[in-house]
Amino acid sequence: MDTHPGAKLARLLLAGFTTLVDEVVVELEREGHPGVTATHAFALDAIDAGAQSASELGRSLGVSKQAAAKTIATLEELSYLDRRADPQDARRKHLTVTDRGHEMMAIGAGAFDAYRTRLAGQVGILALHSLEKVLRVLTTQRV
Amino acid sequence: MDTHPGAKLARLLLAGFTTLVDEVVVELEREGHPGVTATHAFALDAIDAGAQSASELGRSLGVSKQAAAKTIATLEELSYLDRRADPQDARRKHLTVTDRGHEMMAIGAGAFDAYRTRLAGQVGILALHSLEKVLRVLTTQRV
DNA sequence: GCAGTCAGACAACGTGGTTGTCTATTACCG
DNA sequence: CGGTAATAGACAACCACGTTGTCTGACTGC
Repeated sequence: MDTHPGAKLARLLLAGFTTLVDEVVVELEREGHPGVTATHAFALDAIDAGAQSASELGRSLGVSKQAAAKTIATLEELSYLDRRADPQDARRKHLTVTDRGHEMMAIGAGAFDAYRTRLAGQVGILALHSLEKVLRVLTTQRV
Repeated sequence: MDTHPGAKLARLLLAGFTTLVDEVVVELEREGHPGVTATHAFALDAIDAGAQSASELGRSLGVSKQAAAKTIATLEELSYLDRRADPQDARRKHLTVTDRGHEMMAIGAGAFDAYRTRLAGQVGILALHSLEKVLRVLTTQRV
């Protein structure tokens, strides 16, 4: 590890992500939402936050509109969203998150937060804030 | 973000990973190793570190032996490894990293390390060490 | 020496992306 | 007003990277 600290850092970041996400997926399954992935939760979040169509969702997630459409089809299948004709624009299908969708989002967000809180309890809130700050630098600045 | 700090943490971890990896992939391409992904580099690393067969590589990467075999096929295609019959065990195909493979590993590790060093320059080595410690807790302990 | 285990090949499939093409609809501008 | 450009979404083909299942051939241990 001391011989490849950079690569080790990359592995740690990925492992941290998957650990957190796996935990949340398990919790969602336990709470009556099997078959949900982190991708689904993030997409539903983006829709609830304002992405009103497949094209918009794609832009907001940074993927193609076709990929977004597939995610939407899955979410509709799982009854997490409704798709209706947009009265203002006949090209569009307007998206709204269902009650079940909101419930799933709440459980997911709660599980993420609970995990983060437990982690803060182990390493200290200051260390966690520091980590988040470093990651913001890493992801937003030309390092 | 303050409303969903846990989910935000997950996004930061993933974004941090992809930022780092994308940087390294670009550097590898620039240095004469196009078409290489982080998966390839990690697999080659595991092979060089002792994984001597597809089954072993799969175990060491935590994937099925079939998935490992596919990665190996790609790496062989790209001239990063040789596969020869094992004289001791006719079932096995012995794996060795080629010179070009070692060169690619060196460039990749160098790029990872360089990025980490630049990051340390921006946020301080102490913050980086703290981050790595938190991630080790996150990934190795029952939080 | 035979039963069980292990390595690897092959096939079928799933997921989550991609590009490309097509039609219908809307927006813009001369 | 009308024609052209841009946009939304559907559909198809494809790709990367993983999965499970099945099969054969080769070792291992009792």
